[in-house]
Amino acid sequence: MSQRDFVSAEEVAQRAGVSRSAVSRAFTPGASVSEATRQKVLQAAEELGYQVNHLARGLMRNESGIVCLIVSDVATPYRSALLRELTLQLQHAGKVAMLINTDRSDGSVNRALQQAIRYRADASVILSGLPDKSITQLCLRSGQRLVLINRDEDQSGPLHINLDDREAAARVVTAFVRAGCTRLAFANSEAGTPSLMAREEGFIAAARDHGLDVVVERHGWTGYEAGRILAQRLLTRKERPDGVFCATDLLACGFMDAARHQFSLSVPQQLCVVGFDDIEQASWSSYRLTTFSQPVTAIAREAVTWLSGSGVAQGRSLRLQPELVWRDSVRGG
Amino acid sequence: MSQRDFVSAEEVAQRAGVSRSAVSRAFTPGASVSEATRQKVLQAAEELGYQVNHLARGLMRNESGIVCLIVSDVATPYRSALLRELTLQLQHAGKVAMLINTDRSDGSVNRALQQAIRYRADASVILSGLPDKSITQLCLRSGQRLVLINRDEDQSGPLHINLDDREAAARVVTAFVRAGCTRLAFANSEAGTPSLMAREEGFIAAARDHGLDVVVERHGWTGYEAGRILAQRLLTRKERPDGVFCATDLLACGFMDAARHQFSLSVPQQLCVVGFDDIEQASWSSYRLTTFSQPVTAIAREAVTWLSGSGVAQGRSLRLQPELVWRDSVRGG
DNA sequence: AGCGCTTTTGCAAGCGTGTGCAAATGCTGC
DNA sequence: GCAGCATTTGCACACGCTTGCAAAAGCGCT
Repeated sequence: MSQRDFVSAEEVAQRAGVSRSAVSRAFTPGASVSEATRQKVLQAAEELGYQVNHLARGLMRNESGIVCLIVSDVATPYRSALLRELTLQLQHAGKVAMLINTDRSDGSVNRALQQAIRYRADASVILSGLPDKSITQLCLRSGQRLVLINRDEDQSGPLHINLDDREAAARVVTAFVRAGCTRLAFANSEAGTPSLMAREEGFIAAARDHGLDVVVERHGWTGYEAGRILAQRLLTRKERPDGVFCATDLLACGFMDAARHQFSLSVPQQLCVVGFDDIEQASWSSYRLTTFSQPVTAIAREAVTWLSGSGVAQGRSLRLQPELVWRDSVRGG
Repeated sequence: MSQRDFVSAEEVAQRAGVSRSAVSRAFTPGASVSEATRQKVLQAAEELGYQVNHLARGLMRNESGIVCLIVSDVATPYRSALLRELTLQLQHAGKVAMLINTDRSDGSVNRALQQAIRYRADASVILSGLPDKSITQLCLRSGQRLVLINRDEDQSGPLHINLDDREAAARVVTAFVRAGCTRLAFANSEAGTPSLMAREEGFIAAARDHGLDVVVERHGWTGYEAGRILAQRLLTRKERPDGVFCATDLLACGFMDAARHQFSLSVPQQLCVVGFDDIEQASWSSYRLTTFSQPVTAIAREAVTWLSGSGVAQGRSLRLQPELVWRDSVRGG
């Protein structure tokens, strides 16, 4: 065990010549302290390098200031962008983010939530996976708030933030039809996330409304390599698709690269592609991908204001609109 | 204030018909409890959904289990990859990551470290920026461990993990010379990070050894857009460079895109490019960038084992070797 | 100076846990 | 049954902080 020795309020009190409670009050906004002693305390604290112990404060106040972010594939562009936004806004709201990385295994999210409980997090935000009902119930019963992003699956306690995936998918069909595409395809991953499935189903439904069929192919976990393989599968069909909606920008990038470099197809002349997420790479001039931008700042804002509100939190369900960003991967933008 | 009510050890004790200390011991590995009561406690805990309060435990044990990761630009590919590795390995070591996002401002890192102290983090890992000496001294004095990654700037207490940037830069020169490049350039950002500057200086020095001059251009913060602008500047010179070392893969991607799409140059025939970091995009078939891979897993491993070791930690300085990944952006790989 | 009032201060209890210490319990061998 | 020992248990204090409560101090007034 290392030699840990942080300076305590006691020492500050001694140096400032006041009681320990005075120190505590000097660091509590709105507490009853005279400006004179407040200054004395602050000065002494400064000299000693005193910082309030938030573990102890959290214990007393029953409010740790910690918010747990539960997420898999942190290194993915979209995830990391959302993460960035969330941490920034949390810090702004006076909270601090605890990051827990989950894998694809089932218990992973559950274990993460238990960790959140152990540290008495004020709230947890779930960006990936879905916890068991029993655990979410435990969280809510304990008074811990829960935010589920893009997880659909309505429960009563938590805040749900979702995008209107079906509506977006329908807009893609319109764009493809307007561009003169006739052979539609949907490139999906096998992850089966609610939001991914909603895009798929919405795309198929809207296509049917236009009297068009959709070829669906699924492979791997949503990433660049999977996109290449999906291109392999879809672009070697007798009836080669000419309008492909990829469930994710990463898939779309892989898809486009394979289409161009391996099948020598030109985008958008011979092949129209639309992605989803508007990751940074989508705007790079090698791709110039038409895609939907996720309102990450809005998502983060909604999440943070809800979870840092006072009083008992009401469960809510929010549905935000992704914005279609026209670039050059679809004809006639 | 919300209604927070977590189940405490007291309640578990009651339900299990034992004393509260027994509960505590049941959750402390190696404590003196009979297997019988241990089972009774675990059962009761399970039923009630009890989780040890780590705030209180941290207070008592003087060891919170929290490790603070201080980082700017989380959404950047390299940073998020390192972050992923760190969080994973921390979790593996039984620690939990607290993520603090800094901006470019000076006090930012200092404030982050103060936050780390407030939560009595066992250690903090600094991936960006450089804290004031007074603050690092405070951390060390308090017994908080410190890891600085790619920050050079040797101090005695912390663990420093650095790459051999100069050596890497020298290898780039060799590669360029072998490829027949004669007009070398270095594309850098204005950030002025030690590691970036080391690459620049190392490149210039090694080029001089080969009797070659280097044109240096710096712009913005290391990112795709900056890379495009650097290309603008460098590729419009009378003596157009034919071998460009970009301080970062992101810069390199922007640089390559501008070179190809805007100046219609072919890589590597007319222009050789090398990057640094080996971000995922470097392997995408639109780039196939020759670059140096940062040993992120090794970095994370070193960091985590050092900071989770017991006893008083010795300051250390580690220098790891980045690996040259040959792809297609340099002739004659 | 003395009164009533407001502001400031210190005391002490409490938050949920770990752990040293002494008492209690269980076990072994006579 | 009892001494001798090892194991288990409960009590009580400590960790560093917040906060209700009552006492103390300050202030304006007569």
